[in-house]
Amino acid sequence: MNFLNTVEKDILNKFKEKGIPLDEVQLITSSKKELGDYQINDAMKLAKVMHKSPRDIAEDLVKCLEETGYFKNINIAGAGFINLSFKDELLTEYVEKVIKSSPKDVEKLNEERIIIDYGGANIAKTLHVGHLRSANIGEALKRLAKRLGKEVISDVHFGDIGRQSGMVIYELKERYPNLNYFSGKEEITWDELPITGKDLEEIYPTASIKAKENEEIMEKVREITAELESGKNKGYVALWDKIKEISTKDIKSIYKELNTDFDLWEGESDAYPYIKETIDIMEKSGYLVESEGAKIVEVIEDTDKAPMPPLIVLQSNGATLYATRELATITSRMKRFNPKEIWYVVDMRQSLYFEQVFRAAYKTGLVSKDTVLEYYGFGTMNGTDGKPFKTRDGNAATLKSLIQSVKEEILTHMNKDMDNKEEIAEKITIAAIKYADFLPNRTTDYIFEPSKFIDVEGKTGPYILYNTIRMKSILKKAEERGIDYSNYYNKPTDTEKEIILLLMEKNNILHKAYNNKDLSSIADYLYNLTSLYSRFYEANHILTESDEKIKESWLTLTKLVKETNEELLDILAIEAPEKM
RNA sequence: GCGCUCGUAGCUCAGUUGGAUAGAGCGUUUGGCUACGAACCAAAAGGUCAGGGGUUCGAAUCCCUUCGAGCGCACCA
Repeated sequence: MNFLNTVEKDILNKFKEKGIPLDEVQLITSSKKELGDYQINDAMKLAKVMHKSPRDIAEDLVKCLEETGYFKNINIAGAGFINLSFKDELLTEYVEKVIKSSPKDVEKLNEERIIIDYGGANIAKTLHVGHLRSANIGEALKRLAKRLGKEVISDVHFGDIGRQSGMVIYELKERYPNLNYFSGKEEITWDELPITGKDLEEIYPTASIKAKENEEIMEKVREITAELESGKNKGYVALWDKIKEISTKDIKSIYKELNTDFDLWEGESDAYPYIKETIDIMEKSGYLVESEGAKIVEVIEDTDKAPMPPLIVLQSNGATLYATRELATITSRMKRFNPKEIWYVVDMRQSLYFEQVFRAAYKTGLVSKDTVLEYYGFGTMNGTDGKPFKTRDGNAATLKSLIQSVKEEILTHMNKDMDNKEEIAEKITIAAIKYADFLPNRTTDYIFEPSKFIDVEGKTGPYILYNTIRMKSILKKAEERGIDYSNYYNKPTDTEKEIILLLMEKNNILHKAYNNKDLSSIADYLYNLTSLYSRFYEANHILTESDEKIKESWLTLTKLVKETNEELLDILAIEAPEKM
């Protein structure tokens, strides 16, 4: 069990022994450090229930706290705030114990299986900056959940079929009508495509604009989409497979750069074999009904205060939609993996849609009530005008160009004649981008400014890496000089104490991040720990310290901070190079 | 129109779920490289928490209201 949790449990037991009506005790890090390391604010809350003055209650609580034996300097202040600090020897013991243990002081959850759906790359387009958050948050949530003991399956859930396919095919047909994909016949061999991944960045937006402006074109796109989906037109099917191949290769390489990996590289089209079965189940439930030719599920509930439109499951022409494939994907996942939970890490703008899908899935019995379908939306990346970010030509900036421009900036900070310069620059680049993306809360719409990503000073990825590397460097030098450092003897100084207290908080931070599905607290914690250590580093010259026991203790503490940093960076899918 | 998410320092964002004197980074000003990596450290200035009302021992946080922003609302994804 985690150290702080153990202490809190002991306190609670002591309280219960003395008949104090509390269900939970939380050691809150003090807002007034001069009064103590922690505060307990329950006396004020208890005043009403116990019909006593907060100060009197606080005095009762203090007696209990003294009996636990953990604390020193327990005092009451103000309206009934209790301030307290751990005994020094406890902090020393904590370092001794944690440095030798693995895993390092983390409270585990149950091992239930979770499927996380993130990424959401669209085959018709290259990845743009809007895909960054899904990849970053999803990947980190996956790693966090695993760290806390969950079994996790990740799925990229490609947008690999649908109207965008029709649009791309339409546009290619316009540009290259002589390709044999458009012959209407079933060929033995298909032409090589005259396009690359780069062309896809432009083809879809072009077609999309045309179709929106011209209803005739849109109608053609619908036809193409229907023929592709039904498999009736072999040329379209072959062409789309070819495009998928080109695009997937491109997308995978970018995910790889972002240290983002999936257990399942499946797409919406992989749900096709499950569509019939899904519709059957829904029809049997009696909730799939006809309306204006389409098949819909009414998902409104009595408790709804706002209008809730029905979910359209099949179009009036019989074609499937996004929702159809979503529901079929649920069927597929339940049948193949039977997860306890499915998480969707998708843009906030889809919240209503997912609410509809989930309700329909529960209502028609595609999933049982005790299966958790959860939507974790994230904020939009806006431009400085407050609207979703667009480049000067009106398109979304590609992820590739973002990575490239940040990398160029990073290179200007590096020594010219460095080994593996490119490789190291890439790691720093990814750290800079990811860290900047994690810093705001998951649901915050944040302003996308290239300057935010190219900063290397202050609260940034490069800062965390730089300091982690300094720690590594010291430890390496110590080893080269044959210094052993596995113990911690010190009665901690103020800064050391602060570092140890912060290390104790790690478990809380991980669980908070997990509960909120929000990595910003981890990013924030990483900075706090790193900058605290940096202050310590500047104030103490570790390697030339003459007292051998102090030197060893400092090295041990350095190692513990370094390992904590690496552990958390790994959860955020950020890699630290050996040098920079 | 209805709903969702918001409005915190010049800028970009936090704020431990209702706690004590609201924080960080950048920017600005000032100081520190002859010791382990200065992509670092130390310090200062900077706030009517959009406005107003309410709930209570206590509100940036909860409720009401006004103003403002972004997003979403049946055959797109």
